[in-house]
Amino acid sequence: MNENVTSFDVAARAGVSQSTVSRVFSENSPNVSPETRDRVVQAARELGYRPNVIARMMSTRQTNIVGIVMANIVSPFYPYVLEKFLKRLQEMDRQVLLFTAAPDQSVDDVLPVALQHQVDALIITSATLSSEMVEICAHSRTPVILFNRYIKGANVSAVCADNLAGGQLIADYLLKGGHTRFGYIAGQANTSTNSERQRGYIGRLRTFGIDDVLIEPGDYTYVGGHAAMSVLLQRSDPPNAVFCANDIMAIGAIDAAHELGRHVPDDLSIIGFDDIPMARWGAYRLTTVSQEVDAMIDATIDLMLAKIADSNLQTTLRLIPGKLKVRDSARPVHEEGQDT
Amino acid sequence: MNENVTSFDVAARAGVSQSTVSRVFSENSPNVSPETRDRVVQAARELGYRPNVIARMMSTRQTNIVGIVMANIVSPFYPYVLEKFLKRLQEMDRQVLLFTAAPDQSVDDVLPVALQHQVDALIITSATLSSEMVEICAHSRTPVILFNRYIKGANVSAVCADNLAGGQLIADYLLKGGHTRFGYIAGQANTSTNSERQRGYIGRLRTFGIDDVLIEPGDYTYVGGHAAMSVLLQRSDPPNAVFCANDIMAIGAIDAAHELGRHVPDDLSIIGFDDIPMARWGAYRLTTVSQEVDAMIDATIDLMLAKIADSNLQTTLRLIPGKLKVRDSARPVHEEGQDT
DNA sequence: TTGAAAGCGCTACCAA
DNA sequence: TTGGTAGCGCTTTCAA
Repeated sequence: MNENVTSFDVAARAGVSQSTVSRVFSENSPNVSPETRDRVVQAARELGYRPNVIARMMSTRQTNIVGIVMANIVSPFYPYVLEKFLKRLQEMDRQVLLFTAAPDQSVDDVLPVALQHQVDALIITSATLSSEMVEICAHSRTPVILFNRYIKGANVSAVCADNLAGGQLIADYLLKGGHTRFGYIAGQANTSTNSERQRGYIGRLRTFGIDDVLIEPGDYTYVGGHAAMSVLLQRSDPPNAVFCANDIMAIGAIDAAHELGRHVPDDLSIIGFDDIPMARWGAYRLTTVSQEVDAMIDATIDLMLAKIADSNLQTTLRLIPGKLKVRDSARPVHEEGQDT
Repeated sequence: MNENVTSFDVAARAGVSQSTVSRVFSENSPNVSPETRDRVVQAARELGYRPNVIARMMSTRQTNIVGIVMANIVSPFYPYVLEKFLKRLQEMDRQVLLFTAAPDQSVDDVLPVALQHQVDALIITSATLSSEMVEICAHSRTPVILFNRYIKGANVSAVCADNLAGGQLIADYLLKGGHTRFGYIAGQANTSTNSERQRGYIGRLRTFGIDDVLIEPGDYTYVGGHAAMSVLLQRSDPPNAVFCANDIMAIGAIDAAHELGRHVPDDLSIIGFDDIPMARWGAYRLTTVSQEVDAMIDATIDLMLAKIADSNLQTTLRLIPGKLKVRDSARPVHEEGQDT
């Protein structure tokens, strides 16, 4: 029925010009006399008129839409990230066009689509882009911000947890706990998160003269962490301290350890990374390093707004440090950390 | 730089008319000679031209955008739902405009925004709308489909798990297991999922002469489930069989039971609902009823497409039955179910 | 097979 | 404070 009530219809009914109707519905509603405005609003209500945003985009050449590309929606950390982004952006009257991509592949397929939709900016989480794509985005003057990934040397801004420092923090804590044999369960090999966490952890251990850390791949999944821990514990020289590159793997690792009759943390300390809600669950009580999601998101949005405002802002890398959350899955050290 | 390459620019470069360029980039690219097409494609490539989708929406009055409103992105069940929707829709070249709403409040605030964006259809998950909003959507001829909620008597189509049957299934299983004292940990009170599950469970128990089921609210959260189970177990007449309206609460309940020194399932059987990935985790091995997410999503998309094609299709309610997943959190019955 | 021209529903500039 | 009008970049008739 009222499918297509346009500003002209409202204008006709209110006995004013279409321009006036447009003015009334403009954000910064300029110079319309109160009476006229009332008449227009009234007519609009009667007709069930709502401005067509697409047409507005067309003439303002601004969509107020932010594209978000997310490769890992399923994976306890990201839904929270997504929700938070949505809330923040909705509050500022920006809409979100959401895309998935295969995890940690480059997102080259969806990017052109996002660009064609004239998004005001693009946030890419847990995925990387090829350098041609970086080029294309730059060319189209669409600000791109990587969330929790970065590309060395590329001309893209990024916001990341300080994964290197996190890895070091964990090494320190385990060292102070008096552990002697160390393991690392790795996340997806080609991700900057994994390589930084590993580098921080192993580098710090090496500083203390520990060179042979046992490394097993865990793929950032529960099943992967479970399998990796099983392998480690069936060695003749099993570790007594293991850092898992994320919490989900750590949880899988704890379950595996229990199944093999080990007590955590008495026989074996396990530390994760992320501080997802499940880390608090009674069955795990996981010691971990938090990703300060809220701070990361704030930083991302600030960066985005700045880039939208001034498109030739220089590229930045913002590192957000995490905090050690001491719970019960690693042998305690008496002086550090705080629980939650 | 090439910010605004339009079809006119391409036309000029290729020495053809703008209409021709448009034809070349139309899906059903009609009647363009191969040579002309080549020239146009070539020119477009040289200029880095990509059709402006917003303008296309403007003239075709079709956005190919589906709005999804999701109230519970954080909550282990929904991220999977979202990802699956995205994949399916992306495959069919539809984009997704995503909105959050406060959980299980009505979504009246975001709906107008979605409608103004001229979405081709609207999928609302885990949230309800007011009857005025139903009215407004109908009026604007925008198909709306509720996912995992429904509104009695309202004129909106919906796809739901068969929650009633699920509740009955669980009652039957617990009865056959020889349990004698029953409890129910409820989800959010005003949701159709909760009331149906409860109705199925309690109704079936009543059929077998069991009238006093202990009911505690759990709010669909881990913490809520944990607290509710603590209350139940501290009664003088604690239950030995508890159905938790979702898996997360069941997991919280198991942790609470362990903390109070109970063994699951020897002292107490606990059953959940959803079959989220964590239900498989070694620490829980949760017996539960699955929501057949893939089937539900397929049904939703089919319904949506049908509504888009024929807007005065009658409203439908599709119920998708779930399956009992027998694991180790409830005393087994020897004859039923299958594991995963 | 191609081109010219009229919209799609708005915003924004210029005049009145 | 208001109205007229020229776009925004495309699709889609209608003619050639």
